[in-house]
Amino acid sequence: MNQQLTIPKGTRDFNPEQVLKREFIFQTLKNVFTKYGFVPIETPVMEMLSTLLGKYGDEGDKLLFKILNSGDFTQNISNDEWNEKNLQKLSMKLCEKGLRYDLTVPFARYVVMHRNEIVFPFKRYQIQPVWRADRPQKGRYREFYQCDVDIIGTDSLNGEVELLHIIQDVFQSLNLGYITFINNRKILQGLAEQCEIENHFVKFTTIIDKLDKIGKDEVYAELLQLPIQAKHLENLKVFLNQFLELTTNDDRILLAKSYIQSNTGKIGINEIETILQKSNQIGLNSIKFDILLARGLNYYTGTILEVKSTEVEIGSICGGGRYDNLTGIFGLPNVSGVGMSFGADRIYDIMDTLHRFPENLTHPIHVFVANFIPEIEYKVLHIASLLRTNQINVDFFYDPHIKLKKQLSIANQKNILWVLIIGEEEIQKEQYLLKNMKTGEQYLLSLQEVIEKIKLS
RNA sequence: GUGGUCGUAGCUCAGCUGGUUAGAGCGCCAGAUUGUGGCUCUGGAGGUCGCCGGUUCGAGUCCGGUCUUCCACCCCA
Repeated sequence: MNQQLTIPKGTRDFNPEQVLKREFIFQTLKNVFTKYGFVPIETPVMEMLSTLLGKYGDEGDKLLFKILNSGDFTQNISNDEWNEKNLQKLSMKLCEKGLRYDLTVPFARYVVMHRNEIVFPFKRYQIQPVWRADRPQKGRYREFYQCDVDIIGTDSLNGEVELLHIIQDVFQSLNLGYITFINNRKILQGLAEQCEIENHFVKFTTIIDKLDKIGKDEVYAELLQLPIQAKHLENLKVFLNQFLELTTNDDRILLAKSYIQSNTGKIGINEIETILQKSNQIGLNSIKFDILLARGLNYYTGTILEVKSTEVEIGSICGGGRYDNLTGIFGLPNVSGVGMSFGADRIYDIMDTLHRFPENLTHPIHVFVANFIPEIEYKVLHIASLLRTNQINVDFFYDPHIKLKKQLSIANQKNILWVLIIGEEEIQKEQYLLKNMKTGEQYLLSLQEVIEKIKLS
């Protein structure tokens, strides 16, 4: 019968109901982004490997999907190179393009290429799929959408505040509980300096970042892997323990101020303080200063933030931060930006498990027009078309030889609320039978009344 | 990338220690008189037991490989 059909690992098909739900999320995001003055761009699904490689660390490079060159590319490869079997090296010869891994790096490339036509500060949003050759698991796919908002070309902290505002707007619009964790890479830098391990900063941040997952004792244990002096570790422990016991942002800032001595660290704390003050003034809430938030991506240099659901355990649903030099790698230095990315697929999973999608979303067809008498088919079709000109979504049944019984059953399966039944008598009287499939009630109405009734429901 | 895990009708699953024509519920299709669905009743269709190979007289059931699913690590949305 069927041959073995399958789709690649970590990818998914979406049925009509799922697409409608996903589009609801995308539309909500777009509406909010637009409200805050952001404009959309799109970039190709593939980029040159040279723009992608080296931007996500060694781990990230491995997760890139590479695209085989077209043409007879084997000509350029010597027998020695084949025999060497150095996959890494060989793939660079065979592939010059790759699927994008995120939207931030393509955006940086876009900014550099279009710098002369862009008006800075540039506020863009971008909603497109990205691909990672990761091992799939729950909330983790090889193809998924990112919904990015970035402000580039200003180092004003108002950028951060606006992003926090957007987060609140989005999750309130979606009716989801959330909490935003905020920190600053400069504070982490300060901590590292104070412990004299600034040369192991990346390792330090990844360990710190695991706190909510493995607990503080494990974190302290892992910190021993670093060449950290005992007295520094002891001090750090005391500080972190105190910090975690405090619940308000104000107290946490006060404590951080008293502990962190390095200049960079102090700048970071001041930034956080300013952002939180401003956020407070405009009534933003659910923001928590969390000194252990680190985030993996190396290009962040200032503020970092991460949003989690308070209702479903699924990892972060939005994350971002400030990068002072993202375009520097492409030859345009000193352009500061701040941005974040919403994980639409995870938001979908949360909303689906909590049944938070609007009820009528998945039933976009308003009325099913039955068609069961061949002789008057053209008249029924005409009525269907009149309904459509009145902004009513109409499903018209194609085959007049199929029994009404069957047609009603189809309307029922399609979950359509209204069925319009039109026979010879109805045509003659210009009164049509409108049936409510939920209640079973039927009304004999004029066309105008039919339109009103459907629109009211 | 490392270590586990799952895979039987459209869906959710059952199938004891290998043994005759592989089952259930739901769904689907057709009827219960010709212009009325959802409930009920009756009947029916549908599976190369993920794929490839091996052990065996004989495998859905054991072994190996492979693909897929889910999970932990890594990393991340």
